[in-house]
Amino acid sequence: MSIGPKAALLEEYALIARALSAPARLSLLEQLAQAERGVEALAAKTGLTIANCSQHLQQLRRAALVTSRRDGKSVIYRLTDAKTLALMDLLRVVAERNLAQVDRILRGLAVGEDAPEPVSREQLAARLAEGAVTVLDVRPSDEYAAGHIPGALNTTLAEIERIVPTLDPRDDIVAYCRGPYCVYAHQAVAALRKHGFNARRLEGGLPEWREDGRPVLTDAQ
Amino acid sequence: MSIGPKAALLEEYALIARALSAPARLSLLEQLAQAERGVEALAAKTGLTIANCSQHLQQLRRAALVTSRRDGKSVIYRLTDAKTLALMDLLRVVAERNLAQVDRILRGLAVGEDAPEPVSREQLAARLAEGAVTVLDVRPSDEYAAGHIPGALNTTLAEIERIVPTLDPRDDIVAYCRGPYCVYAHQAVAALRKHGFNARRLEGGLPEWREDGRPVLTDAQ
DNA sequence: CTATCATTCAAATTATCGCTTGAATGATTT
DNA sequence: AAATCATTCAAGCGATAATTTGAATGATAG
Repeated sequence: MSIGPKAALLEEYALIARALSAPARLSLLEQLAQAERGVEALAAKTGLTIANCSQHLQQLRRAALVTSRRDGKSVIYRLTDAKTLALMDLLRVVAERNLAQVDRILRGLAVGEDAPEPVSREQLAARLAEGAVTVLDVRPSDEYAAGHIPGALNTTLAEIERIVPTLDPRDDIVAYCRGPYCVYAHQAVAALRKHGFNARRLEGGLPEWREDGRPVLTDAQ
Repeated sequence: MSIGPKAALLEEYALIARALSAPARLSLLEQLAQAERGVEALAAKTGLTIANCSQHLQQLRRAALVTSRRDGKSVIYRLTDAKTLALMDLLRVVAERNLAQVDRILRGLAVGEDAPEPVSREQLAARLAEGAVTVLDVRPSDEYAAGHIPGALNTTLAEIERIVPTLDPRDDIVAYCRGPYCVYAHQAVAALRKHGFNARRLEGGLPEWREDGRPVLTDAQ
């Protein structure tokens, strides 16, 4: 028994939504927004087993959210296009606006009330041109190496206490991480503000900065 | 056992996506984009049983995509905000860009190659001001009654042959329906062009027109 | 206060999803 | 050509979702 064209279209749209409906896959997409990667690296980053990771990636591929190519023995996955990022961001916006539970989680990170407004990417670019700002990249070093804002210092949450003494308390600090899904920058800002620094968070993360066409520095391998 | 805040956030985002991952719920959301409605009316429109419809609506409410209020004996559901529409539209955009299957379905509707570019809402507003266009609302009459573009004629696909003789072949015709998910306007344009009319489709549908802040006429009950 | 009616809940069934384990694939490398 | 290795497939398990049926809820109307 066949279904009408209308129902067939709805099935296809639902397929895209279904691909985004598992936390593991959202996590994979966030990783792929940083840089293209092989299955094993993605599995390690997300804490999935290799077989499970492979299956999730194939669901994402069925929904055409990612594509893959072979490179030697490895299969490298990447986001199909930036629309996927837009879709994920809209999910987050709706969740933050409407779900009380999300508010509670963000508040639990000491990210709520007293946190200042994030710095827009345009503002940061302008202040970088003046050299009037310290930029912190709060991501693992391999992601930093795969691409970062020129001039940014790489640190992790665990090591942030170590970097504190090297910072000038009069400096303005802007922290960024993987993007809107990532809470590293939130937490880094909270930690720095406890030390009395004037720290703020960048709106979005590296993928959004790159998507704007702004400069990204990649370390040679 | 508790999970980290990051995983908790991803769960919430996934909840929104899951709510959009069933064709039945997308259909309900499309209906709610036309006008707020009670459970029974929604069930009739979508072909779901009442109990099933109620359960789907509650999933949508859990994801905060819809809200409800009581009106006498009935519970009236409506979209929480326009972000829900944006989310659905982005799903469609990604599907049309990336899924070959969607292309095939749209082509099967004779909607593909030879169809002209849709008319933007801004263009239609300008031409309406000149009175130089005939507007067709290709939705069921109750949806037309709940709100339509001023001056639009209401017809259905089934009755379109009947309206053809009343149209001036020199007129430009613009057809619209429920919005980007709906194929009525596509089909109406295809039918009218077979009759030699200069027919085009409006970009988006009534919900998008309303969202633009353009005038909408509601029939008194 | 009781009857009515739209909606929601509860139970049961069938189907699908997420994850694990272990084997199969298929391109590269020796 | 055989061996190697990353990835994918296949089967199985427990958990969750979709749908139906029938009963419970809860606000209104008499």
